[in-house]
Amino acid sequence: MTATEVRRRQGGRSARVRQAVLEATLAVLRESGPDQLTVADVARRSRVHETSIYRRWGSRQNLMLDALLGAQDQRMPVPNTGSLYGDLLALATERAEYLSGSHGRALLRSMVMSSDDAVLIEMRDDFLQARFQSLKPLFDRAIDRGESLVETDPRLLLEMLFGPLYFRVLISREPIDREFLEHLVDRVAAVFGITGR
Amino acid sequence: MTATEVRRRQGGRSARVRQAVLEATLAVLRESGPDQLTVADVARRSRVHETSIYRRWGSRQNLMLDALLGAQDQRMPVPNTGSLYGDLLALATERAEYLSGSHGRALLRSMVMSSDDAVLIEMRDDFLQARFQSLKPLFDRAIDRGESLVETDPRLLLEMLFGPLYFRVLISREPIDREFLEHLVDRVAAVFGITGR
DNA sequence: GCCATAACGCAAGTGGACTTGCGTTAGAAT
DNA sequence: ATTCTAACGCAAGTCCACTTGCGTTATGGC
Repeated sequence: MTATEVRRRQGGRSARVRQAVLEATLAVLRESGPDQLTVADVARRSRVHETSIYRRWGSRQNLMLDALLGAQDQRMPVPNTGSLYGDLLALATERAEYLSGSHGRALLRSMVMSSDDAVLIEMRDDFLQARFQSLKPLFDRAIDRGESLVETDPRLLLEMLFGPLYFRVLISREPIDREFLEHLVDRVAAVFGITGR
Repeated sequence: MTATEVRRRQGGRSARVRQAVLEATLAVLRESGPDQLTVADVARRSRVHETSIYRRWGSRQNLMLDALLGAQDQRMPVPNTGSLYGDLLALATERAEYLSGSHGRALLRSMVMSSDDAVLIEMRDDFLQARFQSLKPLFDRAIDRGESLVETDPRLLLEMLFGPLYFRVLISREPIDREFLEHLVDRVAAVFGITGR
């Protein structure tokens, strides 16, 4: 057995502190916005010392990322419109709306700017993994209905669907209108042989 | 005529200062990397006062963005492989490689984090516009060869091609391998009715 | 050449992210 | 119940992005 075996603690005070800080972070985020959020604010509000916050999260960006990812876990709408085309359009529409909002923009910027140490990498990966996983039923239902003709790689499909949305929000900052969404979904659906528009 | 009409100066000292600062920025960027770059470093190296830099560029991020966009203007390879499919694959491959490198990652993060005041918006828009414009010949040649069957919206096509790359580099941080690139280009080409793989 | 002023230099300061060292508290294992 | 120590509290300090006020320089228009 290795000489040093760090036994981390997860319950009790640790958990309370964690929850208090994340709640405070979201509150400050709502009231002041992502650019105005200071770690001192969060510390005051959560009654947890600033030092403790830095020791656990390492940076302001990482803290915001953790809080925003946690908040995301709640509201994860999986559309069910009766057709895969409809589902994809609904999904893209909802995502575009969320990502364009201040909450979404804050999350994206946090994901982009967060460091790439092991903990953060795992956090991001878990989140995306869960995201993709939660959309699996959507494809299963389509297969049951016999809608998808081409062998479909859901992962690639979703990357082709979401990629352009992220591009617009993050890079070109063009607004995403309904016309663009429909064209995009049309093309994506077509390439994966999805019938039943 | 309006009361206040600001006559900006573009030549002489202004231009020299601008060039000196941007060169210094790139130099520091090469030597220290984007995270280690401080405005004080750039000021020392360019022999331009820190205050002047802030007055002109407003923020560290904006400065880096300007420098990196300028550096991009030089090396803009427009592939010509003889087929649109080949061109797109070459293009995606080159972009993926560049974006994954430290230089590219710095540019992306700068674009994401840069403020959205009028000057910056215009800077980004001009850059992207020029980018898309420079790729137009690629489609013209394809049309001449009779390769593209579907009415092709080059803008949408490029967004569908680049979007997933940006997604991987910025969000999921998955490496982009050759297999992914080929699948992606396959799909994009297919949906736009591009023949002649 | 002269003048108005845009752009720069300089000094001084503010605010906030992040660190360090040390003492204290409270889960968890025995 | 006792002990060990991870996690927290606290004070103090560093670093750097960014600002402000004021004097100085050097363009560009006349």
